[in-house]
Amino acid sequence: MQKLPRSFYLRPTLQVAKDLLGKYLVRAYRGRKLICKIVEVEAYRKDDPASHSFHGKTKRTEVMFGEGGYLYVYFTYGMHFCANVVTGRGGRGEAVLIRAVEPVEGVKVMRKNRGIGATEKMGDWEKNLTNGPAKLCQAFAIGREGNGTDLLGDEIFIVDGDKLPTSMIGRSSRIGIRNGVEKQWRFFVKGSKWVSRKS
DNA sequence: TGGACGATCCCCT
DNA sequence: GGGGATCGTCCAT
Repeated sequence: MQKLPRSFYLRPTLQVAKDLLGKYLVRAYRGRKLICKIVEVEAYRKDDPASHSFHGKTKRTEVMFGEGGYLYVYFTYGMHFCANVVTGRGGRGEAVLIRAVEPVEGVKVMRKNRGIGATEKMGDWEKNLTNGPAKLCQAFAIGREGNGTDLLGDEIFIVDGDKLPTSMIGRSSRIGIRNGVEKQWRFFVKGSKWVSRKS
């Protein structure tokens, strides 16, 4: 499968968001490859009160204001990291938050990274692995040092996958924000058990 | 220099 | 379904 080219990320943010569904996020980790299919995303745009870039460029949001195709990782709630794909030609401060993914390869390692032990109650541990933005960062061992990673490099990248029919793509308000809730900029794969919540 | 707040998660009820 | 954990970032003193 082909690594997505820079041009993929330079397109309009909402388009990139929708097209990321069904693509594969790959992480080179200690000589292995961790692979997950993207099943839920949110778009954050310029002039969007919910976006970190809304109040202008700061040290924290510097990567967001760069060229598309780089990873913007931020720290929140004193304990969690979330990963975004920067979009556009640069200077706009737009990105797509990866909210949930479906494990494909490296489940054992991801499980270890998430701290889900062998004796853990089995119930829904598989779903619990990556059904949220901070969970997938933990499973992929993506932290502060992942901020600014070039997605055309070999550490973290995205490869082509299924082209999903429109009928399989759900749309809703974004989760966990106060301003901009009226915008329907969350996209997800209908029926996937890894989608972070019903809506 | 301090305080309010957050694109979340987990555990408890 | 609700609240506590926990700390970096940003803006106001």
